Amino acid sequence: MKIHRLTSPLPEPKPAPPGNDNPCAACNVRVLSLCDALDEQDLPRLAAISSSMTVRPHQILVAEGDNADYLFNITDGTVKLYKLLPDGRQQITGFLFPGDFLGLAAAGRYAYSAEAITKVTFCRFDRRKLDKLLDDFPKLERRLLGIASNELAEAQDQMLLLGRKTAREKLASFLLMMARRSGLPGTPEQPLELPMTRTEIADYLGLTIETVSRVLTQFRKERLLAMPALDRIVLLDRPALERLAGTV
Amino acid sequence: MKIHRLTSPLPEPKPAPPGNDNPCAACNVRVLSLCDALDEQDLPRLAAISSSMTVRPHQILVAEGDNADYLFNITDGTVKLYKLLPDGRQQITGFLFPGDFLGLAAAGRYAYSAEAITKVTFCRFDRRKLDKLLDDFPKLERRLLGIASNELAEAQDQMLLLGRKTAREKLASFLLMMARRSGLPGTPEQPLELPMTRTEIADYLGLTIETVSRVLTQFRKERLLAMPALDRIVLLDRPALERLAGTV
DNA sequence: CGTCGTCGTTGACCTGGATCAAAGGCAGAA
DNA sequence: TTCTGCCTTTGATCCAGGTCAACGACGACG
Repeated sequence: MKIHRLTSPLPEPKPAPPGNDNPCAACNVRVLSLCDALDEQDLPRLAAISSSMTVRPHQILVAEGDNADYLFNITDGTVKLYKLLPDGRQQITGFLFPGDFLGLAAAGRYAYSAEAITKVTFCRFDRRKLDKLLDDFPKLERRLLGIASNELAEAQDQMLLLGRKTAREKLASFLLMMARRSGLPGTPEQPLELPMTRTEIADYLGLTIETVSRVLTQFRKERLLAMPALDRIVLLDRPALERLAGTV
Repeated sequence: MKIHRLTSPLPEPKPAPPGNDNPCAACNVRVLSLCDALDEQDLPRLAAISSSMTVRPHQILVAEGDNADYLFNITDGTVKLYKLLPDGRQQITGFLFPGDFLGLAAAGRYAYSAEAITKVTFCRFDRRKLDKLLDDFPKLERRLLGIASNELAEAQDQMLLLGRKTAREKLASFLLMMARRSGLPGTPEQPLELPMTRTEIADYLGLTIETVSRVLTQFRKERLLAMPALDRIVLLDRPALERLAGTV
């Protein structure tokens, strides 16, 4: 049982480059980001309390139990959210992709840890300053509520997966989720790209790496998918995978 | 694999009794309810768009995929939230107790079904009317965000449980959760009361009823707990159970 | 006060996925 | 170039928890 490696503390953020009123320009790629909850003319207010940063793989963005001082918008890369048991068993509760949001917390503390899987660029907001903005821009708060509701719905899907699906069903659901979230269709021209390792897939699905590997080779033998590379997947028979996943 | 029984549609709500400005008086029992997010003088506005109702066991409050037209505050009884796979496998994603809230939804639709386990009394709000109130009372919206953040944290705990805990650890976590949520300490004088059946416990923990039953008898033989009745549990060795649960 | 249906318990057995072990592939370091 | 370390795959074996089956307790209902 591997305890996760420690990493260095977060580097101090660089100030947003001058002349760039919205360092979070990339946020607009997905519907869930904070930036597009505001009108164009109000964006500078948001930009003023945010700073853009880039970190390397394995960098920890937030640790379970930390004071929830910051909110994050991921603009590039992939992040994993996870919880640990005292003996090191790990459950990944979600992956974040560009445009996704991080930082909702109950009782002022993060309930999970977040670690960069790839090189990650994000936009960080000071929570206390944001709280003041919330008073001025109720739209922002409504957006946060929408984000939370979405995350809740995904969490419930994941509970169904973890509690009641078989290994094959879990993998099928995972691949379809990745296709949906990453925007890659999984055709031979645009295969799915998996930024995470088998260990991380296993920790997300409540399985072991061996089972993940075995099911993937099963799928390959059954012509449900092809793997031009370890981290590239072509969904050959999407309908069959969708049937397996059970409409989630 | 049992497909869940159909139940009759919800009865039409009775109007709140005259002279009772706040039919949701019981809401104040827990910190998460809607009512106590408002000042005393604003409560009538909230009461005006709500109605109190009581339903029998097995009554369905909301069904997965329904238009999310209502929000609910549970004032008495126990409700289960669940999701189904096409073949009838069920995952219970949570239980609601008095003071708990129901109705957050993404994309205007409920992502889960909710069914009364016991006789249940609740207070129902019209979502569209509530949306108008939200503009006037930002406090309400902040409360909703707080509720959502809390639910999210609980969902993540549950993912850790479902994905990575053993049957014994799951049962220990469940019993401690029930003690915390119900406010019953689990002493011989005030034993834990379980309103749900073994099937429902199993569907919550991702187990079978047989395993739930076996682990409970194990615990009894190990003097970790006593069962003065099928649905009453005395936690004899809380520290041992907490160790098993893994500090959640 | 039997009969029926539901719920919980227990035993016997089975199996999906975990565990243990070995080996190949690949990237970065020397 | 070889070496070293990590990741992945594959095979052999094991076991926690599932499945199947029988039975007892209890409440509702005639």
